[in-house]
Amino acid sequence: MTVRAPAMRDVARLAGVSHQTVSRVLNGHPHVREQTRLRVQAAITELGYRPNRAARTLVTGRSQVLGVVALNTTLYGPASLLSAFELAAAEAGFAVSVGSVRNLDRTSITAVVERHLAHRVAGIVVIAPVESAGEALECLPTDIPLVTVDGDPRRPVPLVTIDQVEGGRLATRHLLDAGHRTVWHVSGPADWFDSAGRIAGWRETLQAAGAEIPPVLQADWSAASGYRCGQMLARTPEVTAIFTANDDLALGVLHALHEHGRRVPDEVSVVGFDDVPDAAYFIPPLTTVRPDFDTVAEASLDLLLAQIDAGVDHTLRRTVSPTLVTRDSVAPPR
Amino acid sequence: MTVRAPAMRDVARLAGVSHQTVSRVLNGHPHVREQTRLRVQAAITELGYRPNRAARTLVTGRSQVLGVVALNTTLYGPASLLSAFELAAAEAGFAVSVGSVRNLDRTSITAVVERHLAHRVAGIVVIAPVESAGEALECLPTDIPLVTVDGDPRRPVPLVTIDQVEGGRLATRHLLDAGHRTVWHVSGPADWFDSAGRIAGWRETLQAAGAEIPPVLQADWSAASGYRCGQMLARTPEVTAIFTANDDLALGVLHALHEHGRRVPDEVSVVGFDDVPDAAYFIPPLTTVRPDFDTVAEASLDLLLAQIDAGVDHTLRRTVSPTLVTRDSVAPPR
DNA sequence: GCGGTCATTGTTAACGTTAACGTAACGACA
DNA sequence: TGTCGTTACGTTAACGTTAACAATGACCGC
Repeated sequence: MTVRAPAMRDVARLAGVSHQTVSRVLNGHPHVREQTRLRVQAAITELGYRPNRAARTLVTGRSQVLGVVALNTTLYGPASLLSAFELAAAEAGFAVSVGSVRNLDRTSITAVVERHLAHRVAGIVVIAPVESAGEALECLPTDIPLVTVDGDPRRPVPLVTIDQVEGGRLATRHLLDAGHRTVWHVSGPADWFDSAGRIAGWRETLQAAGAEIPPVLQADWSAASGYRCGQMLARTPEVTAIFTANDDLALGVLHALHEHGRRVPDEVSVVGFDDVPDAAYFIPPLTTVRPDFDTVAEASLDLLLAQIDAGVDHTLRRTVSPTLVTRDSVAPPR
Repeated sequence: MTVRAPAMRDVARLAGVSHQTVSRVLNGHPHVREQTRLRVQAAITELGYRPNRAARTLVTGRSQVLGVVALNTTLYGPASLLSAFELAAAEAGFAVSVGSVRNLDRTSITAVVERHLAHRVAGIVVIAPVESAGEALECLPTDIPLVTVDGDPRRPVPLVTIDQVEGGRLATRHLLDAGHRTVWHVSGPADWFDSAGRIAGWRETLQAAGAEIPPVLQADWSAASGYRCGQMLARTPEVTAIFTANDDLALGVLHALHEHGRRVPDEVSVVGFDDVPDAAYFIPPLTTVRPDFDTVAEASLDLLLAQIDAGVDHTLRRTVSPTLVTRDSVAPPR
């Protein structure tokens, strides 16, 4: 019924050349006469020819596809990263195949990686900033280009990361500089490296300032859990400054504070993390730490392409510093 | 240096069978002795063999990959959809290749589709609910399974859509039922079908109730634009009920209202759309319309697989009804 | 004019899989 | 006993591309 899609040989026949010449034109090889090139290109457009990437992949052993392993791409961070990465990859001529994982157990991560490998992806990006992702990476063939984003800093794997520790410092110092005696912290899930880094930066800064270090309030990334922590904090009178591990948590905290009649920033100051697009319209507008996802995505692609061109290299690292965005949720204590 | 990855023939040699038998085992064909199957499977695990999908794609002419064309996957809706779709596809044995587009002009949409076609994807999902996406689809080969999500209802293309009109009705009727004389609407971008549908449902419901129909306030999807519209609305005393086309807009409106000292829901009621995870922690918690993205994703996959199995069919349609989630942002007018 | 480089093209053989067909062994049944 | 179907394999030929090598002719220096 439907006709076979035109192949190289059809183009070749129409242009009156060999299929190899068509291949050369397609791949931009030198040593093709301008006139021939034009004839071939004309034939290509006339037939509506589209090269078959599968055949190319088969013979070269490498596809022009990059695999992404991502955990819960509904969160703002991963979603932004994924989107930015996809755009950058497309510009470099690569397609992106995503493998989402709903939870972070090792088997599901391994399964996704296996799927990518079966497709002979040229490289893999792992956006799964949890311990178990690192473990899954251990039992992988070592000859495939791979980059982890926000992965385990202790593992010998190429890594691009936003400087979580610096982010924690930025937020905490800002609150301290505003005059607060200490800063409370609502943290993300314990098994995320992001959480650990932000806690480290927070604690370190408090320590350096000789401030008392309150217990960490452990949450997940959701506004709901932020709200629960916020209720406790709202009932504790000595709390005047809170740093939350992301903006959703901050929203929950803000909500709890509002419910308890503790005004922000007059009575309590809050700093978040992520600079979600909505953050400027929280009540009050949220001071927050802004990671540069575009830069992280570009860096990941760079490290990946470097390995694709020059061979796997486990020593590659890149750290992207976040910046502080000051808005209205921070003020001196009364 | 690095050894060639094991191929079927290596497995065959080790198991003492022909490569075709290995293929049969892999594809679960009948007529393979149990004993042979086990020998082959043992050889597969011993060698760490992974079938080469590219070769399979080449010979069968269809890859086990589904292409997605998505517009701005940073928005909650598209991101949720993408994630849900990816999970469903994986379960059905398909990989998903995403092609993000930053803006909605026709050439960039076409480019992404072309890329998918070059990879011989088995089917394409277009999540680009704008006019220009539909246009781009027109000049495509008609023999490839394709599904549009929230696409143009007037176009003869398989379509899965959340019932935007019904959503608009739900929100508007809820506000009317609370006793408001009429409902103002802050709309999404004009070229999105989502916007059009929600406007239609809103207008229709007002009309049916004999309520006055205020002018539409046109925004984009951002809280920032919601804020700008909110400022106008806050200054207009007769405004007591607002339906915004998504939750981010609602947040901006809420913010503006708060700034102008107009209390929600005491003076003004607000209903959003999307039920973003944060919506329950807005101030006040937002009453909103919740589309079921999981169901939309599953339906899209269904329609796609149906076409892959049984041939392209332009008449397939599926509509998913949203539900109203009532929280605290709606009250009777004073 | 002769060997040698270089630009331009063609020929052939892979790559790893599935589809189509071939074949041997074994029963069932006339 | 011969025929036929069924089970369980094996053989061969694609699929569409690139890589390696070959071939042709032009041009250049001497």
